[in-house]
Amino acid sequence: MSSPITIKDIAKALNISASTVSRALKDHPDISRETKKAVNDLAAKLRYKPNAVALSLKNSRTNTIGVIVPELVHFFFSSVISGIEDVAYDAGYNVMVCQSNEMYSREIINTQALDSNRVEGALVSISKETHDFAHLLYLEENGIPLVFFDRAPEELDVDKVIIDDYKAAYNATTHLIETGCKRIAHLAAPQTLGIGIQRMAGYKKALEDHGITYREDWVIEADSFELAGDATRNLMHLPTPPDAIFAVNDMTAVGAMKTLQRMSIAVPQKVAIIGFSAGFFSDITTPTLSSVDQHGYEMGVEAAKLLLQRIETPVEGKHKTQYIDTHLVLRESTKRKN
Amino acid sequence: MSSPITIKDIAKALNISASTVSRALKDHPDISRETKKAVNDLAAKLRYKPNAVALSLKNSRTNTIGVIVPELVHFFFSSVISGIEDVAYDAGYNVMVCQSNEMYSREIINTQALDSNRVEGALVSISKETHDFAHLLYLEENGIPLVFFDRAPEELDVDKVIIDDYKAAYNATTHLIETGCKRIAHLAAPQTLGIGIQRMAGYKKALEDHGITYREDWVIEADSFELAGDATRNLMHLPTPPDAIFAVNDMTAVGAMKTLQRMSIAVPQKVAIIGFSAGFFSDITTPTLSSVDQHGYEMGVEAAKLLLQRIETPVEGKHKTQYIDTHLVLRESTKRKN
DNA sequence: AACGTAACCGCAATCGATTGCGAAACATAT
DNA sequence: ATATGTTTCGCAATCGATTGCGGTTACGTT
Repeated sequence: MSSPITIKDIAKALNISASTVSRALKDHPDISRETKKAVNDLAAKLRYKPNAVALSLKNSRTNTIGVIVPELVHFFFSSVISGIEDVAYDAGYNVMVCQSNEMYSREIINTQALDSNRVEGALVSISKETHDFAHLLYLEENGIPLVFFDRAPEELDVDKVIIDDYKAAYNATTHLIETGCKRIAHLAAPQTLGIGIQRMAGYKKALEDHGITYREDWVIEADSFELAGDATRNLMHLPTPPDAIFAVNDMTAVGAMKTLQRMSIAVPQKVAIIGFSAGFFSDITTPTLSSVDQHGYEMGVEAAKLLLQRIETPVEGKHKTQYIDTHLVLRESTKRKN
Repeated sequence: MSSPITIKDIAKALNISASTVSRALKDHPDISRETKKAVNDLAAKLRYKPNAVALSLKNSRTNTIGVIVPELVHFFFSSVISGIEDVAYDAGYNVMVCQSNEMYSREIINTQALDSNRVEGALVSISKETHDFAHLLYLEENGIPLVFFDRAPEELDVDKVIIDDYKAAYNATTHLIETGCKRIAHLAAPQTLGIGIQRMAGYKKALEDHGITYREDWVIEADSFELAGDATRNLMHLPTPPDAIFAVNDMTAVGAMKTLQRMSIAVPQKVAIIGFSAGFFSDITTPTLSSVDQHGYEMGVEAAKLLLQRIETPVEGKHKTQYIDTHLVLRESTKRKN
C-alpha cells in the first residue's frame, strides 16, 4: 500500500537530516552513539531497505548481470543458467534472464534491454539465426563486458566458454573403437554450425588414428529425434551396415536407438550407440545411453566467474577462450572394454 | 570504454539545455523543428539510449518482475519461466530470476534482493523448506504484487496459479483403475507440501469412489529418481505387491520403472506406471511413460498475466486462485482401456 | 575572558531524466 | 507605442542515497 520507507522518512521522523541518517546507518564516526541508535532502531522498526535503484544511479553499479539464451526450456541451458545464478548469488549479483527464442530480431531487443538497464556484464549464447554480432560487440565497446558460452561466434576475438567439441568427438569415437566396433557411423549436425564441423573432424581423426578408413556413406546429416529414424534405417539397409553410431546429440541418439529396437537390432550387441549430451534423460532410456557430458552447470559457473572477473578488471589485450572439460559417461548402449 | 552517452552530453554538444534535449527526443510541441532534428540526429549518431536506472528512480517503475523458483534445472520450472519471460517480453518487462535451491534462508535473501531492486511484482514457487511466508507476504504489504505458482501456501489468501493437483491425481488413479489395476501404490511427495497432500487426497478419493480399499503400506514417500528405487523394491517385496504405481512426478516414475525392469517385472503387464508432469523425456523411456501434463509453459503465461494485471490495478478484495488444466498423456506404461 | 578544538550534524551537489513554471524573443493587434 | 499572443527554451525541483565541506555547538585550555 504505502510507498517504501526512504531515508527521508526516517530523517523526518527523527527530526534530523537525511545525511545524518545515511551516515548513522553505515556507522560513520561523525555520528553520536545516541543518534545512531535512534536511527538504527527506527530503521529496523520500519524495515527500511535501501533503494537499490537509487544506489545504482549514484554509483553507476547495478549489481546485475544479463543472460541471453536461445531457449530456456532445455536441460543444457537451464543447467548453465543455474550455474550462473549460483555464482552471481554468491557474489551479490542479480541475474536478468532473456530468451531469444532462436530469433535474431529478439536477440537484438534483448541486448538493448540489457544495455538500457545498465547490466554490468552479459552472458550470451547466440541464436541459430544470428550471423552478425554487431549488437553484442557494441555492448563491450560501451564498457559492458561480454562472455559467450556454448554457442559463440567463431573467428572473433571475444571471451568465450565452450567445450572442446573436437576432442569430445574424438574421445567418443575412440571409445567405440576400443570396445571392438569397426564400422562406425556418424549422425552429424549441419556442417554450417561450428559444433557440426568440429565434431565431424574429431570423429574422422579418431578413425584415422586407429587405422579405420572413413566411409562417406556412413555419415548422414541428422540432428534430431525425427531425422534419426530415417537416417538409421538407411544406414542399416546398406550392404555393409555399421556396428556403431556416434550421434551428434542425445535426442538423435535416442531416435536411432528407438529405430534399431523397432528393427529388432540389439543395442549394443549388434550396434553400439553413443550420444552427445543434451540432457540427463540418457539415464532413463533402455538401454541407458552412453554420452558425452557437456557439464552445463560447470560451464555456467566458469562463464559467470570469467564475466565477474572482467567486470572487476576490464580486459587487457586479447580475449580468452576457456574450454570446459567433457567426459564420457559410459552406460549400457556401448559395449564394455575387455 | 567511455561511459554511456547521457542527455547532458547531447545538450553540451549542441549548446542547449538538458530539458530541451529531453523534450526534443519525445517530440514535445514546445521544441522547434530544427532543434528536434539536431538532437535526434546527434542522439542517433552517438547511439544514445536512455538510462533505465534513472528512469526507474524518477518514475518509481522498474519495468522488472522477479521470479523465485526452487531450482532452475527442472523441465517444469524452466517451462514456467519460459512462459513468464515470453509474457514479460511482450509487455516490455524484464525478468530477474533467482533460485532458492530449496533453501528457506536463500529464499529470504532472494526476496530481499527483489525488494531492494524494486521489482514491480514477484512470481514465486516456494522451497521445500518454507513453512513461514512472512518474508513473501511482506512484499505485498509493501505494494509489490505477489503471485504464487505451482507451489503455493495453502490456506492463505494470496494470488496463485496452480494445477488442480487433487483432480489430476484423481484422474491418473482412475485411469489405472479403469484399465484393470486393482492394487495401486502411490509414491508420494512430502506431506508438508501442498502438492503432496493434494495428490495424495486425489489418489485416495479415486480409490474410494471405485470401491478400492486404501492400504497404508502401498503408499511411500519418495519423490526422486533415487528414492524411487528403494521404495519400489520394498513395494514389490510385500506379501501382496501392487499392480500399479502412481508416482508423484516423472523422475520418480522412471526410477520405479527402471527398478521394475531390473527385477524383471513387466511394465505395464505386471505393474502399470503413471507419472506426473510430462517432461518430454516421458517419450523416450521404454516403455514410454504415461503421465499428467502440467502445462508448465501455460502456467507461466497465466501467472505472469495475472501478475501484470495486479501491477496495473492492485487487488481489490480477495485474491484469486487460478487453476491450470491438466490432462492425461497416455503412453505405453499403462494398459489400454478395453 | 578569549580562543582553540573536538564532536556532531546539515547544506548542497551528484547520478540521469523529466516537467511545471517562468522567461525571453519576436510577431501581431489595437 | 503599448498590449497581447506565440514560439521556443531554460531553471530548478524531483526521485533516493551519498559525501565533501562548512557550520554549530560544547567543552577544555591558557
